[in-house]
Amino acid sequence: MQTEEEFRDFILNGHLYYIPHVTIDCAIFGYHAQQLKLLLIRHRNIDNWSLPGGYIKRAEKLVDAANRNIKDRTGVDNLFLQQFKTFGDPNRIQFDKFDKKKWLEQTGLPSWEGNWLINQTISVGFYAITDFSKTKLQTDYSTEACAWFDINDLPPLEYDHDEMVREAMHTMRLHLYHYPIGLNMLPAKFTLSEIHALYETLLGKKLDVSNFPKKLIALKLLKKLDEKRSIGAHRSPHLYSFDKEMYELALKEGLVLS
Amino acid sequence: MQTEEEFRDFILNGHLYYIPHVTIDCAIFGYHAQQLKLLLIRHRNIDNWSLPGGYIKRAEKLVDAANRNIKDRTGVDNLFLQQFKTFGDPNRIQFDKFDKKKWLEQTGLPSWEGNWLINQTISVGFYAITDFSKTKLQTDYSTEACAWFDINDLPPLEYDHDEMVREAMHTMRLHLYHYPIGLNMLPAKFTLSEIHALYETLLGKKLDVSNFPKKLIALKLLKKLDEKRSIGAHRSPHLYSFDKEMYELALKEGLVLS
DNA sequence: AATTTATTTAGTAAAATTTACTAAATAATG
DNA sequence: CATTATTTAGTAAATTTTACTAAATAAATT
Repeated sequence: MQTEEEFRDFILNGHLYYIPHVTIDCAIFGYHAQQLKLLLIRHRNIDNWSLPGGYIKRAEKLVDAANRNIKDRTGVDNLFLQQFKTFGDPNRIQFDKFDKKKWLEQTGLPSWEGNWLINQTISVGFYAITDFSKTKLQTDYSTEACAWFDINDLPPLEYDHDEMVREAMHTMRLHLYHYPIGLNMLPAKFTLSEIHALYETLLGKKLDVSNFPKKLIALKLLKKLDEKRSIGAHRSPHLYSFDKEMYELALKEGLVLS
Repeated sequence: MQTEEEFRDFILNGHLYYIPHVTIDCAIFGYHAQQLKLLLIRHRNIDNWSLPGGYIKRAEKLVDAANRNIKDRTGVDNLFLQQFKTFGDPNRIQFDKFDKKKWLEQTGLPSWEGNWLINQTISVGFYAITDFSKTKLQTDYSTEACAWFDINDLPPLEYDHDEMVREAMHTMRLHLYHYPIGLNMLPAKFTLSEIHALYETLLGKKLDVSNFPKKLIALKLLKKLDEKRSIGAHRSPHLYSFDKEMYELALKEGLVLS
């Protein structure tokens, strides 16, 4: 939605291309240099920040809708993407909090009763993880702002998105022990310290410097390369890469990390 | 929906009381005497069996819609109930497989295009566990049949319900290690053998006769009572009950069973 | 009343896993 | 060439899990 015209058309006729009553919302976690951030957007005419999300196109799969939204906002694709929970509390959207006057003015409608958007909406929550330094954030007509926020310094969010973030976080951290991650967050060749830092940051807790990498190696998820990285006045650490085959298998079958 | 009249009204005007495009479906697992069953229903005019489910009332919470459906079918309430996944594949319902002619006849509509039911629908999957011997199954006008099927002998299901059952099963079994269960499946006082058998049946695998109950006791989930049960020509086993406080806590905070 | 029988369950030993700790092997830097 | 911080192999200690043994039944049978 780049123009006001498109935006008006979406409000008036969106139900022709989108499924009403159902949205997806995405908690996009961004990692880089031991920092964990969350992507938030601010909509036109709404004060609070919220998670990016939107309606599902007719004949579109849920996961494709999530991917489309993520691509639109960040420019990146093919992230680790998982459904975590669906939210349907009738009070999750409080329409009476909106600036009705402005909305009616903008749309030229006499009343918003009957409009396809003004309705109880069920939202399917997805989370994704990416390297935030590789993203190029994009706003559009309806999205005034789009930015990365440190996970420990989030503003209060619109709708039920505070709860969504809590649940997304919880599921993401659980999944770290059951799925392989890192493919899009680390360079193709990385050191044990780098992947160790990634896990520590995503989990928000300390992991043993020596034992933790050994576990990843024991899972056969990492392949030791015949190269080292120079890191200044210290012993050069070996480089590792993911074992593609094992990684794919673990994505499908799951794994058990302790 | 007890009468044809109500059924017709649902088809013609259901969108006034229900949210279109979104349903819930329930995998209701029934346990009794070391048997695990699944509740299936057969709809009027549809050959295959499917999971019970239905639309969400306007202003109703998702979990309340699931509870309502379960109560309607089984007569029981307050089960262990969990969301497991939401399904939205555009092809999950194949309308061209339906008996269109019969449907049009029945509704008196000239065409089904435009009817609120003939639309891509997203379904939120819930699973529940109960004691099937305590249920009283109920059919209604639109549900021709309703029955318990042995989990190892399920018929092919309508829609994407085969996949739903797989996912429900998977999540249920995972949850057995992270939530307490048994409150509605066991008598208030039970023996270690009984709870052992419950877990074995739900998990579909053997658990050590001596070590497994010790784990539940170590979690402080079970309280040893000063009573025994007479089981014939054998040492009388002690009776246990759930420690209500710990059980509630574990429901909220989760637990770790190995 | 002693014996048989199947089950419960406490107890312990063995095995496996996880965690904690030590120290050797670096690779610039001054 | 000593210093310094980091990597990482190796091992010991602690903990947890699993396997196994056998005692304690409670009726039924002899």
